[in-house]
Amino acid sequence: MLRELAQTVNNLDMAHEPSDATDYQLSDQVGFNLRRANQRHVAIFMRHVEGLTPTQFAALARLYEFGAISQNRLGRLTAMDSATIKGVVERLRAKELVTSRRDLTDGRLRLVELSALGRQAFERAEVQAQSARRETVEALSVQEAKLFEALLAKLV
Amino acid sequence: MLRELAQTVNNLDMAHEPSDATDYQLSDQVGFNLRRANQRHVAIFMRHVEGLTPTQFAALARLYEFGAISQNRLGRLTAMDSATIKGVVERLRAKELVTSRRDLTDGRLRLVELSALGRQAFERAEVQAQSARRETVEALSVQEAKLFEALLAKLV
DNA sequence: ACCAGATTGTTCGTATACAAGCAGATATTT
DNA sequence: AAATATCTGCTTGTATACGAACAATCTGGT
Repeated sequence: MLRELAQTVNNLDMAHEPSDATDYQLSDQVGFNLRRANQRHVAIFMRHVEGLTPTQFAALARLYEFGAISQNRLGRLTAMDSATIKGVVERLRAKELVTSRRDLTDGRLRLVELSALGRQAFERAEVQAQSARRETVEALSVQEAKLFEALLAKLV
Repeated sequence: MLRELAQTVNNLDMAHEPSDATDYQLSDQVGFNLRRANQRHVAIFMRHVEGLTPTQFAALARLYEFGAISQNRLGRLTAMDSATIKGVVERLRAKELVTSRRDLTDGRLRLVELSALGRQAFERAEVQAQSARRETVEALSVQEAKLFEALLAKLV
């Protein structure tokens, strides 16, 4: 019984209570919450958008926008370093959503481009991503959400 | 020459320009920027706090606050699942910042606790983490930073 | 034409992060 | 006491993420 209570308390450790003073000063608040907010958004995104991670979606979005671009440039446009974008492109290729080939004029470049399937996948995912976005900020009013996004944009 | 210009443009792809309309609608803005803000904060944190990652620091902070607690509970307090916290504790143990032992009254539990070294490490890191926090929000005014943190807290 | 420097993409090592499945221990219910 | 449910920690597999080192390629300037 007392045990039960203790375990209930345990499960509430990270819950949404008005945070009391104790756990305030001790963890680096902004960074910690940025990490948690990101975790939460990824989870929401994965529930809404099937078959694509947020980073994979971002890559598709950039390719949809820019057409055929080099792998490294795609990485810069999606905020991934060359090691990370390589893996992402690899997995998108495995799903046949993108193709990649050597650039003829610059032998260093590996041009990445959406496939027809990839284009469809992005167009479908875009709608779902929007609803994920809405759920992510649902705790905020429209005004607050706008403000938050503006401040967030100043941070990055 | 034209090439040079193109490469300069490349390097500015992800830079802080007033974002033009094109790259706006196409990537899931909140999620994308949450991810970038988190990336940026981790990088800043690692520059300021030597020898500890943000998650490792968070674990030390909770142990400093709560004393000896089970590994799973530590995970909940730091927003990490059991697979993740296991690795973090493992690495903290390798650095001899924490110890871990079986709980005598509950055979399932693995009690984790700060070592003397870990206590020192945390106290030193806490100051550095504060300066990392300041750098993370330095683009915002004090008012804006407060507001941002409040909105962020509502999100998580 | 050549060379010093920069860029691209790859690989390796380390560190989160989470889903799913597992075994062992404990708690609750009957 | 037995059956059921829950909890804890572990393992495996997949996916970011980044630093560092590397070879191939290209650029700018001489």
